[in-house]
Amino acid sequence: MKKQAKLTNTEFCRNRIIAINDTMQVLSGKWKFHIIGTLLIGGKMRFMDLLREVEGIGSKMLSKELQDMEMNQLVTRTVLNTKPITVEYEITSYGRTLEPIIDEIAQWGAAYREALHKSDD
Amino acid sequence: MKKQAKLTNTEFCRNRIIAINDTMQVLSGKWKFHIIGTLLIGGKMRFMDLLREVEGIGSKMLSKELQDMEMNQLVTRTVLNTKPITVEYEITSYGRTLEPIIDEIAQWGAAYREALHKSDD
DNA sequence: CAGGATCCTTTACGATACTG
DNA sequence: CAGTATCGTAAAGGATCCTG
Repeated sequence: MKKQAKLTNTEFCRNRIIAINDTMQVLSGKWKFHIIGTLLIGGKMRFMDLLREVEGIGSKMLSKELQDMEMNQLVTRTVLNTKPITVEYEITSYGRTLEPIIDEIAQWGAAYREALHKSDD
Repeated sequence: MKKQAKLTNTEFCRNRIIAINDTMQVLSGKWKFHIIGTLLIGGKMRFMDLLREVEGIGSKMLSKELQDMEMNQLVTRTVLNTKPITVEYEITSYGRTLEPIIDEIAQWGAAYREALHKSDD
């Protein structure tokens, strides 16, 4: 590392933007937060389970999002040797590092959304 | 409130999804995290400042996102009485409640992205 | 400077069907 | 069950020009 002594406000801001960008790239799309939030609680889940739990998602998007997340090593995909094929998805320990983010988002939604409702139009 | 004694796993999960949904609706779009992250640090900022700081955004998107956020009372928009008109955007105290989320996201990006880089392809 | 209007291209998303 | 293929819509995003 270099001097790192003092960062200008602009530099700090720039780094933050880059960091936010990195995270949002991994979590891009409309459903990753929901899927991870569900997997964090549900443990091993089959495709159909996720389809049911993640309200509103379709199979195409779910499939695509899961592939993205597998590529980024956030989840594992395990094919079971059952009669009609079964696949289990599970969050990795790396994916679990996203838990604080998901928790904050879930908490905010629970706490602050209704506050706006009252003061709003 | 009702009994609230015990929530089944499914109910808890369902509520979480709803909470995440609420938050993500307020933060919908590709740029809100970046803009809020920037405003949290930058204080009062003009349109042009944001356009420069939020790497990659165009004026059309910035304008649209700021309008959304003003509607949701996350930021205030103040027109100053200057020669060529000047507008300042500033995050509200309500918007500031999103700070923990943004912080977590920025931290994650800074800390965990490089970890993947090393182990990845 | 701050943004709206217009036009155009690309990507994201969703619904429906179909397959091993 | 776990997806893929196909199609159509909507939103994202860029470029350029325009106005108070």
